[in-house]
Amino acid sequence: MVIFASPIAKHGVMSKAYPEYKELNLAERQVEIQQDWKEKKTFVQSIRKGDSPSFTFFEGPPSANGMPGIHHVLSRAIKDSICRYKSLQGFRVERKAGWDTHGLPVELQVEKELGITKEDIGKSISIEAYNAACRKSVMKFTGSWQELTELMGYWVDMDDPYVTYQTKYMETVWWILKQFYDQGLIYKGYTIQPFSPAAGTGLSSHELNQPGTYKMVSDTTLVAQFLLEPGQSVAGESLPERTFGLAWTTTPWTLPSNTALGVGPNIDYVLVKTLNPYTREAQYVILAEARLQAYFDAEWNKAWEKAEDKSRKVPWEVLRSFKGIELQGLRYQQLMPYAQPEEGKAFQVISGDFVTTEDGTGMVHLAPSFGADDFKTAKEHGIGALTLVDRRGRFTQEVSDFAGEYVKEAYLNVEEKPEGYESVDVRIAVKLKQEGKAFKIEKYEHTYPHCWRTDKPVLYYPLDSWFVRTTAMKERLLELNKEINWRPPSTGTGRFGQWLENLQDWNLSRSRYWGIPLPIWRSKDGKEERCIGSVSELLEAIEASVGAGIMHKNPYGDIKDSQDYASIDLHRPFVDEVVLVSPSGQAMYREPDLIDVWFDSGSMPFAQWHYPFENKEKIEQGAAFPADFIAEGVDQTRGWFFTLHVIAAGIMDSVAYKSVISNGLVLDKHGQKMSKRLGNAVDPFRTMQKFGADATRWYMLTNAAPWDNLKFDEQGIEEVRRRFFGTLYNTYAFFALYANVDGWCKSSPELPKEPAQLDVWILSRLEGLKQEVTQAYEAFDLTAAGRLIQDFVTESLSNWYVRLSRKRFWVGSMTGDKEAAFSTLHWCLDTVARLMAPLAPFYADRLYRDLRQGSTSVHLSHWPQTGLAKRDESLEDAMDLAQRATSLVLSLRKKQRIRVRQPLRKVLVPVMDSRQKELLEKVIPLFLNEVNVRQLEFLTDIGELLVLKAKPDFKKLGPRFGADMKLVNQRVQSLSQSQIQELRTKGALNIELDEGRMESISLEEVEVVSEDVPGWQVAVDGDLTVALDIALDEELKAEGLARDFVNRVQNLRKDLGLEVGQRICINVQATQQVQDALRLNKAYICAEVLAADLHDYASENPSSKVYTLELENELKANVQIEPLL
RNA sequence: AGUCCCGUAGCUCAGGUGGUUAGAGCGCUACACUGAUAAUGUAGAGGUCCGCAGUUCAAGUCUGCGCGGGACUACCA
Repeated sequence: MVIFASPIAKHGVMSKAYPEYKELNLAERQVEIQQDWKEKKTFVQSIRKGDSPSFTFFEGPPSANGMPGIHHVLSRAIKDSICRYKSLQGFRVERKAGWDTHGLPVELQVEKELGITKEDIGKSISIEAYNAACRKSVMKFTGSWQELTELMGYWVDMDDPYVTYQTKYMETVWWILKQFYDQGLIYKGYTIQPFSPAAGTGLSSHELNQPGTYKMVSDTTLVAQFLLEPGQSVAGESLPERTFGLAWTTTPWTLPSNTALGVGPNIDYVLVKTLNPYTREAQYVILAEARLQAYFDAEWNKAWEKAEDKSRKVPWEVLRSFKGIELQGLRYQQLMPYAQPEEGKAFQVISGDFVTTEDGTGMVHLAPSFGADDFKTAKEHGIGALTLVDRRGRFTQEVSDFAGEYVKEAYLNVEEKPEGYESVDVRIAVKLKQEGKAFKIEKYEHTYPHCWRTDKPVLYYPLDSWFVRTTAMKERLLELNKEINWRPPSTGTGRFGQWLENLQDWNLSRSRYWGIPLPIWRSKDGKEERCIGSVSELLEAIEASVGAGIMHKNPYGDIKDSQDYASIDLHRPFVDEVVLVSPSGQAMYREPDLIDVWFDSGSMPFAQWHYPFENKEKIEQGAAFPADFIAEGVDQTRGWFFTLHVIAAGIMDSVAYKSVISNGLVLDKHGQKMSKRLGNAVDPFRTMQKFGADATRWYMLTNAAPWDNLKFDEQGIEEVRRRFFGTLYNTYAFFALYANVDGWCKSSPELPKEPAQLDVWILSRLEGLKQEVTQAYEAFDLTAAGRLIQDFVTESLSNWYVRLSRKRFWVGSMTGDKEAAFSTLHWCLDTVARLMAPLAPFYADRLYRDLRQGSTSVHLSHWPQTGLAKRDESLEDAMDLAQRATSLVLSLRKKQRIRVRQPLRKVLVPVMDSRQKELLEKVIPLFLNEVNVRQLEFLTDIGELLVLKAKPDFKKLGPRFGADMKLVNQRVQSLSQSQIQELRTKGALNIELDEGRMESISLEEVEVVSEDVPGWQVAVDGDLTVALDIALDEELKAEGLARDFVNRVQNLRKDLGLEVGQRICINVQATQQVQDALRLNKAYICAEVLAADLHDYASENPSSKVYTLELENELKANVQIEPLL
């Protein structure tokens, strides 16, 4: 491994103070730095000790059973950069890594590896062996994660991470749960969950979102007629006898469990006089007005004469209409009276916002046991539920006609189906039709979720679950959310805020195996209950139980010491074997569910420190809680961001984090989501090995704001490498080259003692940069910080400062000016290295150390102080003007095809205001030098030399003239030269808007610019105009020629391999014209090419080679070059 | 379906509190430079600022309604 590319021999044996490299190789430089960090434990050293204020950071635990992707690099680059910045600022920033180790993905992975399904657990494989396999599997990719962490330069403490399956971690989770429990925020309740009767298990939404679970099916649907109780009235007017509510369902099997009808409060409903299409009996129905045309033919409106018609069409007539809300509370007769709900009201019309008129009748049949919306709405209205289907998907005994039958045809095997089998949906439809309670029966195709394992349809089914009563905390959660600094803010107020507004209780239950068991024990009758909050509490309870004879022995054996964490496993199946004793002496069994893994990760602020069993003061005195900053992908909004928030609010009545960045996705370069399936996933390892972590990080952070989606394109990284790192490297290489040649050497940067104007300028710009970059970091805006640094380096430092200062670095002796140039450049590079260190930790460190000759790491340094150099904004403005003027002159030269080496006589700048002139005067030499023009003349006496143009200042005139502004604009634009002159001399001018309408315009309200200088080459940029004299006389031509000559000799010197400082003597043979030109400029030429003399005669030395130099305009010169000793 | 983000040059992105010439880099074309050189610079071409309507003297910018892309959450009676 090359540590330093061998220094290029330039100056014999002189030692190189500043390392030089053959080329910029970020990946190689990174390896050296990496190695050094490792050896010197730089990360550990960088964590400040003692009295340093702490900046608390939480690492969101990645799941270690999957490979890291490029998107992890983005969120980790954000985290790392902020933490490094704060560290440089003097904060103590601890970063404890963590692993999320529980949950379904791990289980699935293990099942795949072992070739088993959930049904095998407890049969062909014990829970113990299964969980052991999970424990082993989950850390499968930790090696890759460590590698990625190192490779990308993410500083996080992986030696002492928190791991969610460790006993100490689990103990804190139990403790937290108990805190909620003691506050009365944990309860057991019913909820409607996706359930697979075929597999006998509840499904998570995660499982339901597997590909291919939603399939097209054809179901028998029907519009049922619900007979309203007679004698009721709506809006004070009574309803007729035999009035029915119409409700559509795609699941007729839920009709026996119907307990309510839903209407939309703001939907318009109508009372329709009509017939039953099957029985032809006269009746009244209620449905949404918007759905009329779906059930009634316009041609049959009031067609009572066709009442006896045999067709299914029916005459109809709208009698009256009302809002849904007016229907609320109407009672109806139970449609299929097999059973009555045990508690709550039933058979009423209630209103709910979820009701639409997109399909159906605008009136919804509600079976609270079989639909989440139904359940929620029913609960809000105190409506009871009927669950007339068992867990295997069969009707219960109460449903006499269909008792024991599967509600979905798909649950029957082929051999179970009798000949001519009709599904219960069909038979229910027929039954209702015969009873005159069906309005329309038809087949309907729609998508329906299926169990991903059995391929059978899923039911929504009420299941027992344990909940956190987050709804009770809602107000406080909303209040606390206002304290959080969200980046971007819209995620906090929008996605997160609205999520909180619509908060549901948090369902903690998971019927699985690999996770933290719910620490709640209950007696068989459910009347006695105990929540365990620590290992010692558990051991005591076990002892009591053994003492009471409930258990024969302690399943954990002889362990008495609650500190013996290595021997105690709180996972299943061990805790399942624990049976406790209740105060009344009953046996209590553990509730079999596991805790949602989101609760694990949300507990990490406390569990990572084993609070409150250890580190009590650390948490309570604010050194480790709440976090000052966290960052994760926006997909964590309702995940980790939420669970942290709830748990912190519940435990500490505090926010969990003060600032949070939620970053967007990393898409492929076409904007497609990356996936292994499409093969467009970017390999972070390969990418960073190729381009280095710095360029990759820089690209990801500066290309788009972190919360925008990033279209990841390798070409973008390459561009960053070339454009930013390449330029920065070149700038350093330039500095190092000349500093080494000159033996200029300072181990720490110093401000120049005799700064030239250019030095003052760049130092002023640097001062501004420091302020702006610091502000950006403080606002967690890494994108702005990076872009600011990049612009400074490429534009101000390299393209202007270095380019214009080059000559200063290669003048012969060490003058005060040269000294200043070195100091300034050294100073700037050093500051840049520190400013960029958080974002590009490797190269910044390389640069910093190279500048300071073996100094310690930049990450152990301190943030650049502001105020060290003076800010000179008028000089910055002047330079800006010089750059614009330069651009204009170059543009003119281009048009006239006059090369820059050809000197020109004069440039005119008409100045309309004195400030512009003052500014430009500061930078005249620099400007003239840059454009190779001899003289600058200001045109202040406008006279007849200039064509002027007046433009209105809209900001000033707009408010004054309002609607007349257009007219004013026209008038001002078309002012004559003399009018403009009058305006300039008198300071005001009367203009005529319309006939007779005169208005006075003052000079401050318009902008006067020179548009043209007749007879000159003119270019204009806003308020700046330059006019160029392109006439060439003999003297100018001669100088142009001399410059060509210098240029060619310089090339020759280089071709001949002469040392930069080698002095020479030149013999020239050329035409008279050339000879004259050279003689005229002899001093200049000699100085430029380090020639002692220039012999214009062919005093040829036969031994010396003759070179022919091609000058402009086909002129030539033959020269001999003699090195001098 | 709800919520949020995004839509500006061929590509990737900038464009405080509305103000009349809409910018940068890459790419493209031409040129220059050749002692920063497997670099660099300059100039040029390139835009219905997604659409429509509104507010305003004035809209890329503010409001509303759409369209397109993306994400999250929920659901489909």
